[in-house]
Amino acid sequence: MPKPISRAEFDVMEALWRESPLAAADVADAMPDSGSRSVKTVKTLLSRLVDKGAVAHDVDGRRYLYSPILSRDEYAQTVTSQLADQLSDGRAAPLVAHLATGRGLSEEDIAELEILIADLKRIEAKK
Amino acid sequence: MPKPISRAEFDVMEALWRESPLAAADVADAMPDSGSRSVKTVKTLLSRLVDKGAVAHDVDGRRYLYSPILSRDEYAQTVTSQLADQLSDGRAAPLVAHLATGRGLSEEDIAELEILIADLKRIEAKK
DNA sequence: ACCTATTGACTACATCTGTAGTCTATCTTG
DNA sequence: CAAGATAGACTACAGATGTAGTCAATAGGT
Repeated sequence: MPKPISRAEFDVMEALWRESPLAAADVADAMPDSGSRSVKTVKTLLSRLVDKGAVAHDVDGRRYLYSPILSRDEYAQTVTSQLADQLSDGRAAPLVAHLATGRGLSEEDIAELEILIADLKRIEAKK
Repeated sequence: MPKPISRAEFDVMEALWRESPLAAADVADAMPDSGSRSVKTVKTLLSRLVDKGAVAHDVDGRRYLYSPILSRDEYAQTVTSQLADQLSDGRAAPLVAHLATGRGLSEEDIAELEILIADLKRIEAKK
């Protein structure tokens, strides 16, 4: 939560969220568009993530095995909240409206939202 | 759309979205937490926004009057789409779910969403 | 007319980011 | 055991960002 995670660092996190613990070289292989970044680069990103407290490493012989500390959900919640605060005073509906206006929502999107809202209402009622 | 707009630049855009055209000094005054940044800084940000094509300036005597080219809606649509792509493969419902799980939605949020979804369904049906 | 405040243009500079290179120790394979 | 691959630590460096200073021209007040 504290230190922000950059775009390239996010790609590293994605690999670790999918599978962990992983050694640096394996993270590099598991990354989106693997091969575009050198293992050196991935190692730098991993170090920075450790500094930021988003990733931990265990020693395994002479190498490290990395695991996420920050979960994907925590991350997603943080950045989504930030965006809602920035764009719409924290409200949720305008975000959805922007998606709808921008590139449109699929039928499936709408169906998913409908179910979600129904669930939220049920929880709200129960409170 | 092309060049990304940074956080400090966004604050400048907010001022211009609220009212424009404005001279640099007036933008500085109209900014959130005005006084924390010097007019110098605001001018630098304005220049960068002009370079990025997000803002235009008209000459007014020996100074410039700035106006947004990028609208708040366009901006909001772009960044919201990007976040949806990054976090949930472009789907809308997970974004809302992250807000709900993260810090919760108010009754009002839920009501707004319900109305929005109803509208979207109506439009969808009409298509 | 003169001093001062203000303007845009340009420069400065620390931090963050993306990407990768160097250095030294160690593991592996022949 | 020797040669090369590989690991982490540290260094490099360009571009973006946040913040502001310098400079030369000029508008405005007295």
